[in-house]
Amino acid sequence: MSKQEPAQSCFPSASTTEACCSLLGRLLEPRFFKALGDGNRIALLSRLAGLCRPCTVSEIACCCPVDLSVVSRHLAILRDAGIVDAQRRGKEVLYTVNYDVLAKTFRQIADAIDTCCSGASSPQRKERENG
Amino acid sequence: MSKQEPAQSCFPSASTTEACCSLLGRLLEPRFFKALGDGNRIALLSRLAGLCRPCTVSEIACCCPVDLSVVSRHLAILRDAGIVDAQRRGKEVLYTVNYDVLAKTFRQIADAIDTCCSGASSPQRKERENG
DNA sequence: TGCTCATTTGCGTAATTATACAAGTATCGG
DNA sequence: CCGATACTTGTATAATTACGCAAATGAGCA
Repeated sequence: MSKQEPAQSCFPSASTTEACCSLLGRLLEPRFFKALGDGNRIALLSRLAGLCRPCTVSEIACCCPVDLSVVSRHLAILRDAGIVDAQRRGKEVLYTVNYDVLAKTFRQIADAIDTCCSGASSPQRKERENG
Repeated sequence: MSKQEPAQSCFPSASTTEACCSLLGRLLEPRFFKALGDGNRIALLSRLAGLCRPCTVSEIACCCPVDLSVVSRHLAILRDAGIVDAQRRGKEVLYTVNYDVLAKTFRQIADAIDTCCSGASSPQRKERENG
């Protein structure tokens, strides 16, 4: 058992809250968000998404004032996070946005947040569900 | 004009793609994702979300094997990113998850991704829209 | 006012990350 | 095989970030 394990006594109503925590905890992967937490990577991703077709590294790179090797590394980080896919075609490597995975992930998180504490004491939620 | 501005020649079909890029670029704020890009912050947020009520720093902290001051800093980062709200009540400070803002943000991004290249050449999208 | 509790902030340090440049790998065309 | 093109990886460095500890701030209470 890892040392990260929280003390059980910390969870006042473990039976109901733990499932919720772990659901969000499972969906909110740090590596995924870390990949999106850099301005240059967002620029590269936006460009790739905007061009709406598989693109080469060089094509994607020109929206970014950094070395091509840095762009390559950024794209690798996005790939490792499951945000884009890479496929070699001859000399080039074509990167593609994982539109479906991405949209699904964001929507799952939104749903998890919505259902997490439905009927709970959050004022906003009360307002939304009663009004 | 800033030096970050990409060369116009980089955008093959600027009129259609630029709006799309800038929409995603506007929604995908690095600071927001950076805030979610740390394991301890995710743990804190999950715990706060799971407890379904405003919580004090100390209450939230016990899921995290770091100093209380570090927890305070993490919560400040989440607050600055608009993910949680803080409100002082007496000696304590109560933190609350911005459920609505958070869910809305994730859903907006999901929608933007979906509409971004609808009808474009992405194989997945074709499959999804035709099949 | 002085004391205590809860939280934040100052500060130094260790770890991580972004970056440039150089060298390496992979593929294609001659 | 050779050279060119496209990209990735090695390495060093600067910047950022996470962290602990100590001190400061803020609020209640005797």
